[in-house]
Amino acid sequence: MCQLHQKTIEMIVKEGLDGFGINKLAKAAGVSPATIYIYYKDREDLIIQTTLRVSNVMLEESLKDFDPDMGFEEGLRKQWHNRAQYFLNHPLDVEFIEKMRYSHLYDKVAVHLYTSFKEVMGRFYNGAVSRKELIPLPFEVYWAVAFAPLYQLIKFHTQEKAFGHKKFTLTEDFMEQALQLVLKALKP
Amino acid sequence: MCQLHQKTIEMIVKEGLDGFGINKLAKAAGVSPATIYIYYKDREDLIIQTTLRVSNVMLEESLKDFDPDMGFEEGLRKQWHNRAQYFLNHPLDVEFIEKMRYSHLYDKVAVHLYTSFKEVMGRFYNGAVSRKELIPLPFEVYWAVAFAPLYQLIKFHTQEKAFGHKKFTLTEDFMEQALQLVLKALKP
DNA sequence: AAGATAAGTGAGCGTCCGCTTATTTATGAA
DNA sequence: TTCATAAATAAGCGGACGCTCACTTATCTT
Repeated sequence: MCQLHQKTIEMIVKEGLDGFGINKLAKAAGVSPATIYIYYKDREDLIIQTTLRVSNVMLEESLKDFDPDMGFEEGLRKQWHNRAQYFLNHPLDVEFIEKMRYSHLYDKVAVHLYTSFKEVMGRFYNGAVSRKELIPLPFEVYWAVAFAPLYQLIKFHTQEKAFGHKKFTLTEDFMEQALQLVLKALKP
Repeated sequence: MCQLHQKTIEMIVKEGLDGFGINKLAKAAGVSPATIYIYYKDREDLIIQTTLRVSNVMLEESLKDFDPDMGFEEGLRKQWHNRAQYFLNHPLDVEFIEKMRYSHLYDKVAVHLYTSFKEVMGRFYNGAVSRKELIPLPFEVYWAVAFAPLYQLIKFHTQEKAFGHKKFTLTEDFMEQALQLVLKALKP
């Protein structure tokens, strides 16, 4: 039942993993506690399956219209765009994933993720290096410089509390500005 | 009692906010549950105070030997160094802070943090711009490019699961390499 | 229409949790 | 030594929690 999926996300975001309970969820979704156990083995299974579902959508979205054999600048821009789109359009799901990423249950989720994603990303990276569009770097260094700034900007955007005096809003301009800096750093 | 502080961190890292309970903590610390309530108002107060204590140490460490009027490259390198030192020397505390950062209790912690830190960082940023050592940028864009890659590298280092085929270890070399890329991006 | 299966439920079980209370033990000033 | 205060405790209350069970209702097959 899809109601359960959505309510689970909402409640965990709002109240945290502690404070999230089966009885509360059942009441919020308008079903009997017993109904939940038709679809999920137990509380942990419910949380893990929900996390998996959301994460998979996110990964799919971030690869939309992306081809690992694209040129480096074009490919990187596409990925920044896709990620930003998803993050800005699904703030609740993103907050949910982040909460889960730092929970002790995440290990049990991570096993089932990223396999094809990693492959595609590796291929894109290798292609760019071999075409001399990207400085040869340890993959992790490349990744950190190429994507971490984007995630940080999105975090600033999402955050209630501003770091500086006023609330930060992520515009196309700011994104392009940051992307240019990253390209400047990574291009030979 | 300092035993409580440490055990709280250990248990929350290991079992998460759910699964962390007063009775368990008391048993692990070898005291009576009632003793905990001599020092802390309730469960939430215990968690918040513990988080505050750890966070404050982290912020202090990251400003060690740092002067906001330093030259840009020297100052940025010092900050990268301080953060890396702290993160690599206190992996448990870092994991604890990250868990807490994404919990629903973090709002109640954040209020008491960052005030002087933000001021120092702002001063450093303004000085560097006015000396033309740093491209003028929105503060958030600067921050994202300047520090997010470091945090990402540390995350790779800390992570059990490797992104690629083999476990990533953050060396001085990798850090310097990444720092050079960031400087290349940010310098006029 | 009859029977079989799936989907869903309300009530509540046993357990564990946060927290309190009545009491004991350690500390220290006179 | 006396006695007030602080520090710590063991035992356990009330309530919420995860989960189950006996049962009803909806759906499908022939």
